[in-house]
Amino acid sequence: MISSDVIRGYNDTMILYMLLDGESYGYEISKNIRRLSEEKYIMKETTLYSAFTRLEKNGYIDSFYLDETFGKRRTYYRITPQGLAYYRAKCEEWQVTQEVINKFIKEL
Amino acid sequence: MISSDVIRGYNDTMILYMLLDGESYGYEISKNIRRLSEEKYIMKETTLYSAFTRLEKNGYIDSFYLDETFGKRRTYYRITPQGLAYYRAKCEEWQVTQEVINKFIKEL
DNA sequence: ATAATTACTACGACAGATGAAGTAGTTTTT
DNA sequence: AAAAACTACTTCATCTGTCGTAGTAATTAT
Repeated sequence: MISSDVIRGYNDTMILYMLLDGESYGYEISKNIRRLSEEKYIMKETTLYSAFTRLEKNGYIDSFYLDETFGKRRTYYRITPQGLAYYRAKCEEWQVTQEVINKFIKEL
Repeated sequence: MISSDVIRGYNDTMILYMLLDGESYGYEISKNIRRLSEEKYIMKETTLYSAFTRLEKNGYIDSFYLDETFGKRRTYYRITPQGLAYYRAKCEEWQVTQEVINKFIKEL
């Protein structure tokens, strides 16, 4: 299990990745992150939902409802063009980050 | 230049790395981080000195003075065995972190 | 004399992550 | 039929780490 401080700068990026090929909603995204990371990272509910608020405020995602006649109402999210641009920028930044941090890592 | 939120979980690790082959002090460590990262990461003074406090509180570093007859008095730091153990653990964690985050990175 | 560099400290603000708890509906187990 | 588990989300209060601003103090360069 990875400490959250490490991931901190990339929670938003992970969520955006999950929206790249179509709309989704909180619970599903949560499950998918868990599955894709092979249980190595589990995003806390409060972290996830506060990220949605932030991402929407920044214009990186849109939220909407679908009329479903079953279960509790879900809030769906969709990535915006600005969100995609932000995602791309974060991917590039990640390459640099890796290079930098790796200079401070020594196998002992 | 890398945003600090990304590095957040590794500032302490970077500082410990800088102490692996001997004692050093704030200003020198700061310069060395800057140089080693090829100016891609510059740790803020406040971040650096608050990290020292935290690391010492956790027993990962020791602080002491050397009697120098010139300049403003420096606080020197030295890594402890616990600090070394922590550093190693963070290095291993970093490998996992990289693997995980890379699953969410797509070159578009 | 003044500016720049070295070396550190204090303080307050802020963002993001978290724990705890709650709401509300559906499905599965006993 | 009752209880438990799962789906789906929300509110609130707290904590940690980073950062801006500012100040102290000494040395070296212009």
